[in-house]
Amino acid sequence: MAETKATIYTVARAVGVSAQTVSRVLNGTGQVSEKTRAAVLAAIEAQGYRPNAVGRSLRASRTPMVGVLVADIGNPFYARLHRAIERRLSGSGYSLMLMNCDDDARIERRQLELLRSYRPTGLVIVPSVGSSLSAADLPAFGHVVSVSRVLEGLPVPAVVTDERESVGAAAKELISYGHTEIALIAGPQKASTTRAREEGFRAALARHTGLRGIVRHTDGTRAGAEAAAAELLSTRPGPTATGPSATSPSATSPAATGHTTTGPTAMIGFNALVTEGIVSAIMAAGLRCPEDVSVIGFTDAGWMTLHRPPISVIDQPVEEMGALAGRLLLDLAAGESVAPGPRVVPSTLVRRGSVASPAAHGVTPSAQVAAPAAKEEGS
Amino acid sequence: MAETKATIYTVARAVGVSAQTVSRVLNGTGQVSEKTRAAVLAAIEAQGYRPNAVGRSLRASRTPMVGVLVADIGNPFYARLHRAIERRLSGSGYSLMLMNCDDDARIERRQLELLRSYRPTGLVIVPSVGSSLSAADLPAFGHVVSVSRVLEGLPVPAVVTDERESVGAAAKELISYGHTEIALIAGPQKASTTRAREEGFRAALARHTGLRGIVRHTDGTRAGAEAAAAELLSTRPGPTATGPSATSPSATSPAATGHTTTGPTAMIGFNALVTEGIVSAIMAAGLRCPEDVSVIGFTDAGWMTLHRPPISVIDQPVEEMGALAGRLLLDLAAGESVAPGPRVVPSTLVRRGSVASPAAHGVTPSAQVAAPAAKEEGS
DNA sequence: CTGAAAGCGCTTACAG
DNA sequence: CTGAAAGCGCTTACAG
Repeated sequence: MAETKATIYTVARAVGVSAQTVSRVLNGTGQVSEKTRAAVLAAIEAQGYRPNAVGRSLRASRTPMVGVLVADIGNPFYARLHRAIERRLSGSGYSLMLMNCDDDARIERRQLELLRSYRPTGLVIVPSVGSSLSAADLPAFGHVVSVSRVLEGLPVPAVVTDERESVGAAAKELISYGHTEIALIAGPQKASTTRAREEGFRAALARHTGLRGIVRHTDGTRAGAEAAAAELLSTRPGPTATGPSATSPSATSPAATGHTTTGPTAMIGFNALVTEGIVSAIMAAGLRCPEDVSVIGFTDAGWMTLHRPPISVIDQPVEEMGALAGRLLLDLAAGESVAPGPRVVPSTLVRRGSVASPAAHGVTPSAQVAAPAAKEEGS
Repeated sequence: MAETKATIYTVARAVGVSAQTVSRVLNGTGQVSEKTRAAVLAAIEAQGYRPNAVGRSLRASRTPMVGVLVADIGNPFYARLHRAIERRLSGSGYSLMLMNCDDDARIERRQLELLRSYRPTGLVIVPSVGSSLSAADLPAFGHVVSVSRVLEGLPVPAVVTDERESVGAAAKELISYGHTEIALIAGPQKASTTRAREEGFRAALARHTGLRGIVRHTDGTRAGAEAAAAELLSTRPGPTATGPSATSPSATSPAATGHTTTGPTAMIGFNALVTEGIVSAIMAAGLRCPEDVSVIGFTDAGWMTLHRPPISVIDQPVEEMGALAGRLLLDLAAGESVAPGPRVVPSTLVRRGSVASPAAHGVTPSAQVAAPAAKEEGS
C-alpha cells in the first residue's frame, strides 16, 4: 500500500533479501528458491511496485522502444501502416514511438534527434523526401528498416511494393481501353515511390506509339492533387450535355499548352488522398467518371467501393508491408542477420467501375459501364 | 569524431572542465563564461555528443514524454486527434507515445503499464469502454487529460463536444423534414459518447408525439454498422422501381418485430466509419439516399463531399479538441492549476445533400434534392 | 563562474 | 541459491 515510492530496494528490504534477488524474480533470470520468489511477489503486490523502465534502460544502454517515423499520419495509408507494425510488435515488449514529419527533412531530423536521445532499439522509417538520415546516423537508432520508400545508398532493409509493375499494369489497363492521353498525378518528385511509379508509367506507355503520358508532381495531398487535375481537365471540352450547367459539347476549347490535345481521358492517382482530389476535380469540372475521365487509384480506401462508380485501384498491401517491416526489425533485434535491400510485396489491380473506353464518351447513358470482370470487389 | 561513446564526461575531460559545467551549457542553466561555453560547444561538436534522455529522466524521476492512448488509430478521427495533439505539443520538448487499445480495457491496461514504466509527464486518453483507469492510478501518469470520452467519477479535465445538443440538432433536422421513424446507429453501449448522443437523440424525439426512435449499438466499425443498418432496412419495402433488381414497391414487407412499421426512413451515423456502413447498407438494399433513406453522419470525412449525394454531417471539431487537450496538458505540466471536468467544443451541423423528406420517396426522379440552404460546403 | 559528491533505479559481472 | 559492489548518464544541492 505504501505508494510513497516503491523501488527494487524497498521490496528487497521488506522481504529481507538483496535487490538482485528481486531483479531475478522480476526478470525470471537465474535461480531463486520458490519460497523467496513467493515472498518477493507478495511484497511487490503489497507495495504496488512497478519496475522503472528508465533505470533499466540506463543500465542496459538500450531502450526497448521502436520509433515509427512517417510522412503524414493524417494519410490513412500511414495510419494503417502504423497499426500493422504495432500489431506485429505487440507482445514483444517494445514501445512504439510514432512520429510525423510532414515530409519535411528538417522536421524529420528534429524527430530523429528526439528519438535518438532515448537510445532506441530500432526505427521503422518512411524517409522524407531528401531524408537527412545518413550512414553515420544509423547506429544511433539501433536497427533500421525502411518501409514504402527506400533509403537510396544506405545499407538498410526495406519493404516496398512493386511500384513499377503495378503502375505499369494500371497504365496498360487504360491503354487497353483505348485511352491515348493518360495522366499520372504523382507525389513529390524526389520520393523514391514517385520515381518508381513514374518509370513504370512511362515504360508502359513507351510500348505503344501515338500515346501521350502526362506526369504532374504534387505534394500528395487532396488539395494539391485537385489543383493539378483541375488544370489538366481545363483543356477538356466542357461538361457533357447531361451534366449540370452544361456548355456546348461540340465547342472544343483550344489546348492551353499549344498541344493539339483535348486533355487526358484517364488519370492515375498516386495515393488515396490524390485520388480524392482527382475525383473532386472531375466533378467540379462538370465531367463524369468514367464516361469522360477514367480513374485508377493507388492504395485502397473505404469510400472507393461506396462511390459511384466504384473506384478501381491498385490495392497496396499495407498490412502485409507493416507486418513484414515489424518482423524484420524483430529479427534484427534478436541478433539474426537480415540482408539490406528491398523486399517486394506485390500490389493488386482491383477492377471496379471507374474505367471505361473514351469512346463511351456521351454514349453510355448513366449507369455502370461494364468492366472486364477480373476481380470484382465490394458490395 | 570519436563516435565510441561520447558522454558528458568525455566532453568535460576534453575541455578540462567538470561534467556539471557541460550540463550547464547543455541546459542553459547557471552561469558559464563565454570562453568555457564555446570550448564545451566545440568539444560537443567534435565528439558528436548527444545527450542521453534516459540518464536525464532517471535523475529527474520524470520522462518528458506524453502518452496518447486511443481506441483505434485506424479510425481517421483518432488519427486526426493524434495529429492535433502532436502539433500542439511539438516544440515543447515532449515525445509522444501513441498507443492503441482496440477499445479493449485489458489491452488498455497493458498499454498503460508500459507507459507508466517510463514515468511519463502526462497522458492524453480516450478511455476504452469499461476503462481500467482508476483514481489511484492517476499519479503514475503524471498529468491526465481525457478527450472525446470522459472518465466518469475521476478528477480529470476532459475535452468533449456537445454530444447531446448536436445529435439533438440532427434529429430535429430529420424531424423537420417529416421523418417519423429515425434510427441512431450508435457506438459501444457503455461509451460515454454513446450514452450522451443517445440521450440527445431521445430527448429530441420526445418533444413530439408519433415519432419512433430506434437505437442500435455497434462496435463502431464499418462492418458492425453495416450489419445493424442492413437489419433495420430489411423491414423496408424493396428497391424502388428505378433501382436495379427492383421488386414491387407496393409490396410492403411485414415488420419483423411485429411493429407496424416499414423501417426507419432516416439514420444518424455514430462516426465516419459507421456512416460508411450505413451508406453501404442502403446501397446493398437497393435503396437510394436521400429518396428512400436520409442520412446524417457524425464526424466529417473527405469522401463525404465526393459522394452523391454529398453526406450531411455533424462536423466534430477534431483539431480544436486535440489542440485544447494538448494545451491543458501543457498547462498542467507547467504547474498551472486546471480544474477537472469537461470542456465543451461545439460541433456544427453541415447540411449537404443526404437529407430529404420521406415524402420524396418515389417522387424525386434522380438528381439532388434541395436542402434548406444553411451551410453549404465543398465543391 | 566552477567543481566534488551523491544518487535517480536498475542490472551486470563477480563472489560465495 | 544469494549478496556486495560498481556503474549506466545525467543533474541536484552544496561548496567554494
